[in-house]
Amino acid sequence: MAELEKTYHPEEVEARRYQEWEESGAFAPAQAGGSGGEGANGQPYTIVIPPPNVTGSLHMGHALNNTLQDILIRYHRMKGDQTLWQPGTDHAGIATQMVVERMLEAEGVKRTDLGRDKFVERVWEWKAESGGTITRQLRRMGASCDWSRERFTMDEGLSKAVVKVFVELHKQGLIYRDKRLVNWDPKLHTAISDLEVEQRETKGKMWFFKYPIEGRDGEYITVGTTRPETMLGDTGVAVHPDDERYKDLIGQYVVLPIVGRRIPIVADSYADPEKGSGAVKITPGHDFNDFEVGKRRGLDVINIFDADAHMNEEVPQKFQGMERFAARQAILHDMEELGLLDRVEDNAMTVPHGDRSGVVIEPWLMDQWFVDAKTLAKPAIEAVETGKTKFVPKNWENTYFEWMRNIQPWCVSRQLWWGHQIPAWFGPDGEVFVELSEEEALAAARAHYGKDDVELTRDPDVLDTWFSSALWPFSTLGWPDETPELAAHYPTDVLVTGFDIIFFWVARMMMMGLHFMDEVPFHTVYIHALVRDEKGQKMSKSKGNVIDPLDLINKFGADALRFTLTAFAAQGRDVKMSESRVEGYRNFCTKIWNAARFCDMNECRPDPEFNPKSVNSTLNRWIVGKVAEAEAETAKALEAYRFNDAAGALYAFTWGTFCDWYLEFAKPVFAGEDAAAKAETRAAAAWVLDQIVTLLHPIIPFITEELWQTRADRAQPLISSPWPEYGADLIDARANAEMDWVVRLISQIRAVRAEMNVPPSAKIPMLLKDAGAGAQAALTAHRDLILRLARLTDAGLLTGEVPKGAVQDVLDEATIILPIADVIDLEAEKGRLEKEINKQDAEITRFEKKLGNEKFVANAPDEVVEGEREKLAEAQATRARLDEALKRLASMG
RNA sequence: GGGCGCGUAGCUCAGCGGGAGAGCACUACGUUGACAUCGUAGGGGUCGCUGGUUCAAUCCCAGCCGCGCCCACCA
Repeated sequence: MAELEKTYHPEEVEARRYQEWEESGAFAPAQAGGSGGEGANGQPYTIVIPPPNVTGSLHMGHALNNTLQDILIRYHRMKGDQTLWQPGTDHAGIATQMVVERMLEAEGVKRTDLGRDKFVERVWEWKAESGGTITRQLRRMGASCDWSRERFTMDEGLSKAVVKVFVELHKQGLIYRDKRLVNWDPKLHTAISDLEVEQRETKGKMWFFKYPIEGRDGEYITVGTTRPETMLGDTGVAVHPDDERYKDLIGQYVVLPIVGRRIPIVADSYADPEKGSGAVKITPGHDFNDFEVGKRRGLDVINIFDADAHMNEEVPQKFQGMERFAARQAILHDMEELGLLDRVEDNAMTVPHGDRSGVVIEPWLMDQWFVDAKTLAKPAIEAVETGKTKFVPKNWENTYFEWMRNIQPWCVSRQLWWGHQIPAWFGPDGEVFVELSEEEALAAARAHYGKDDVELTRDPDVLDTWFSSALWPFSTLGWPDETPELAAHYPTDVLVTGFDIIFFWVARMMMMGLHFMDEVPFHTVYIHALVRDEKGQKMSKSKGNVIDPLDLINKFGADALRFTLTAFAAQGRDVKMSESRVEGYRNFCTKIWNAARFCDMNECRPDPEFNPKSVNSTLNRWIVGKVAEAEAETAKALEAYRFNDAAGALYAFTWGTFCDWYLEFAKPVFAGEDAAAKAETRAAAAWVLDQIVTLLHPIIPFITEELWQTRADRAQPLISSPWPEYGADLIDARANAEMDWVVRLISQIRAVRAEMNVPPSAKIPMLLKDAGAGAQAALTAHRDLILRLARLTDAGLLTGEVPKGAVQDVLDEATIILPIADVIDLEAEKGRLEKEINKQDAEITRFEKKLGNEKFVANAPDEVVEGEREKLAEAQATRARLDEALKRLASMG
């Protein structure tokens, strides 16, 4: 137990407290030997972290995501659950490979110079070097993950899970090799999945080509295209079967200009008579739609590109080796010279780009591995339909359903070096053996070929990063081994993530979890907003609008950042980050710190024997009840994932109720003579502060732990202390009413003083006219603090006439009289009262109008009507008293 | 083309059927022994527009106007 320093130093406290927590085992669930609260007997509560890129660094999205998870984790740990926050990182195939390639480039080395083994070695080195960055930064955020269980998607264990899943799905026919058009990234030289393709809005052109019809001199069919270079791969022209214009051409041939190939005109309803010329060139090798048409109509598939999207040997000599856009220009030039370019139109369109490389994606026909997502999606859709997994907010379920119901085969092979190499081996004749290991593949091959002497070559491709991420909720818990952790913590409880990865990750975890574990991976998916800059722009390095969470932590402390993100976490919106908000919540932390110092100075020592139920004074009964209200509101908000409501409730209670009123009320008690009241109020104040610190701990763990431990010797650190439950009987309606009256009295006197320009330094007397029994009792009981807070010399009941030159105001049935004849400006006071009367009149008119409406009285619920009547009566009474006050003023003249 | 969401105080956002809220900013006052990273008081809103439902609409419904985002095969 030590004295609190005058100012709070987050950087020092945060580092020290985090280390203590981690070293004491407070993050591990109690059954695993940790000291996570009283969790040994509690029910499991589990969250798996969305694994950040192992070589990445913390950005604002991580900060929000992990703050929310940590709040849930700390709250449940305090509730006594056996709480596990499973941390780890992702190998992030393409992203990481690109980073290392760029580093090599700087050394003038190409990946291919190094060779696969050496390159992968370099990536592991890079991982060793920078791999701790993000987890160190998560620690600075205060994330209470069980780091002893940290996993990496390319760990031995997780890799084992990946291989097993691949092999099993293959044996079940749910993974297969297929020759289809895939999204080819000509820069990264790999196939990518549909999700990794970004459609970008671009202003392009539509060129109309005239294709000469064979045997009909001077006759042409005109086709429109946005990609002239693909004409070299055309193998047909399609028209709609009902299109009268082209009916007689169906079955005829055109001679493809430049190339000279003879290609058929076919009827296919894909051709839309409304679009372009109504006739469409078909390039089955380089367009997804055309591929389908080609399949239906038996057209050839010609591939005209190489891996770099340069023209290959399938095209006329002069174009070979040309880059695709150069080829476009060359073809346009030639077509124009041939007089076959009919016209050009401007055309707005969307063009597919690789989300990593940023280059235009080329549909390319090749062998790849696919997951039968359609089959796996069925139970995953059902699980959300039946509510086994719920999205919060619920509207994201629509997004999930929409995508899952239209899901396409998932291309999972990548032509990269960094990742899980596909466990498939090819025999000399191309026969494929998918097994858990090379030995098993060899055994299978020997059996297949009926001989021992078999050469196998392993598929060089690796798996999509999201393949291993999809297994995260069970692979991290030890699957395929039957570990105690897997038994206790799967299914996990809630997945916390941004909506941008519902498809990439959430949907795939649902599919894999249900398929391999027969249970949903989590019962709740909490989708939070995306963090943007203060103008609402997506933060990006190229825009230069990135706010680095670590800068904010350094400047204001991790707690301030956490509170800001929590207060901003309203559901389903963008979070716009701005430094001034963080500053505001840093001030909140300072406020708590100073409140604690005030308590210490006044010898408010935490007393383990203190029982909030047994306090006597109205003041203390009131604040103790307010604590119970704040707890109820906070818990309710957290259970409903309304993080901002929890933050708001605690902020309002701490600052608005405890600091602004209770501590101010306590001051005269501390300064007074009543030893018993003093002792009780000291103990109560200390207790309330303890509760504040406890309730705030999930949101701002550092400062609260520091205050908890510094202010008293504690049996347990706050992180491992129980979440309080008070019971509703702590709330005392009479104490509430009484203190509420006192607050209103003081507020009104203050307002009138300010308005009448009574200087704060001037102490004045106050008299109550017509005060009822309750008001009289409250006035007597709380005279000291009323005098102090309203800056009065005296507060009593009016006997006899209202003194001349008094400022008057109405509080319930009573009239507040402030006799300040020497200070008062009669005209100003008259104006003030008239203004108040007008206000009351407006109210009265509204209520009268409402109550005069028969339909309202007949249809509205009784309590609403009754409420309106009461309000009317109140307003009328107040108005009458103000009226009297005005008359008195006039008579004083 | 389909879907989701947003337009509330100068700014950033809560609220979402019964008397318009918070933080920041702004104005005035303040050396009240916890706190100026503060205190007290105050100004500021036709709750995008138009209709409808309802006794009652910022809140529900429809249309419109602006603005985001996601999905989609438009030559």
